[in-house]
Amino acid sequence: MRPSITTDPVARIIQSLERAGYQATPNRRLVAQLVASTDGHFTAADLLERGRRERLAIGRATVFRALDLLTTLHVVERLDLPNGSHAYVLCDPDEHHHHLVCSSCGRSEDIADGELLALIDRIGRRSGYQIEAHRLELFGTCPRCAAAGADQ
Amino acid sequence: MRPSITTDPVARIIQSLERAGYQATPNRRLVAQLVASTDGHFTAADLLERGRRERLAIGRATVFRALDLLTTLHVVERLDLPNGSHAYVLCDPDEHHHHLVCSSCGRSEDIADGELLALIDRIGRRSGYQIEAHRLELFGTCPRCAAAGADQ
DNA sequence: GCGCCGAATGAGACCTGGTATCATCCGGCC
DNA sequence: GGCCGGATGATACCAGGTCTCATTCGGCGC
Repeated sequence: MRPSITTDPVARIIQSLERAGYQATPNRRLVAQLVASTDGHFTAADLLERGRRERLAIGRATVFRALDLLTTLHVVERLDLPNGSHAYVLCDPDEHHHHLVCSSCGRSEDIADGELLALIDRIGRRSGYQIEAHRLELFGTCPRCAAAGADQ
Repeated sequence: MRPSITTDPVARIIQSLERAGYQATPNRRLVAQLVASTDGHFTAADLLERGRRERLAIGRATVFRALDLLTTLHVVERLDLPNGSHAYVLCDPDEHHHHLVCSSCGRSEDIADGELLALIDRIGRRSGYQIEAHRLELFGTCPRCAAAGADQ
C-alpha cells in the first residue's frame, strides 16, 4: 500500500549496512533498533544506557563504532547542539539536507535546501573561496511543544 | 584617517570587556593579545602553549574562563569544525554574521547573511517551528591557499 | 594608607565524549 | 576441523572543558 520509503527504519539501516558490505551483526542490529526507537536526538551514552537497562550486554566501544559506521553511511548524522555538545540523529541517507531540531523535545526534521545551495554558491563566488563543506543547523520549538507550552 | 573600525583588535577586546563591566586584568589583556595575534582559528590549548612559550605564567582555567567571557561578549566565537572538534575565532561583535573558514590555513572571514535570514524565516513558516537559533558554517579553500596549492 | 569585599586566579581533581590497543571470539569458507 | 578476517569488549588513554577551593588582587570607602 505505502511506498517503500516508509519501511521500518531498522530494516533500512540494516539494508544500508549490507549494501555497503558490512555485516549486520547482532550488536549492530541492536544499535539500529535503539537508534530507530529513539524519539529525537540521542548520544552514545543514551543508547548504551538503554541497552543496559534492557540487560543487553554491549560494549561502549562497540556502540561508538556502530555509530561511526552509521554516520559514514549517512544513516545517522552528528549534530552540534547550541551548547557545544554533540548528539546523533537518525536521518534519510538519500538526499542532502539539514536539520531543524526542536530544542525542547529534541525531535529533528530533515529539511531540503535548494535555496541554501544557491546562496552558498553566491557566497563562494563573492568571496573567492572554493567552498567544500557547509553546516547549517536550525534550532527552535516544534509546533507540538509550542502548543504544549502554551497550554500551561 | 580611517574609521575607528580598524582599531587594534586588542584595544577593541579590552573595550568590550570594560564596557560590559568586567575588569581588564593583566591575564585578560594577555589573552586578548594572544587572540589578536592569531592568524585564523585557534584552540585554548594553542593560546596556552603560546603563552607558555613566551614564559608568561597563566593557568589553564584562566584561559578557558577568558575565552568563555569573550565568547559571551561575541568578541570571539566558537566554531565546530567539520571533523567535530572545536576552535575559537576572533570576530566582529557588532553584527550578526557567519563564518567562512579556510580549511587549509584556518583563516576565517565573517559573512553577513541578509539572504540567509530570509531563507530561515521561510523555513520556519513552512515547518511551523519557532526558530530560535541557527548555525551556519562554511568551509573551503581561500583564494590565497588555492593559489599556493596550484603553484606546487 | 588601611581594611574590606567581591572578582579573578592557579592548581589540580574531575568529567565527558571519544579513540587506541589488544587479546579474544565468531562466522564463513575451504 | 582449521583458518582468517572482521567484530567485540575491557580497559587504558586522550582532549577539551568544568569544578572546587584556597589564595591573591584590585577598587573603594574611610
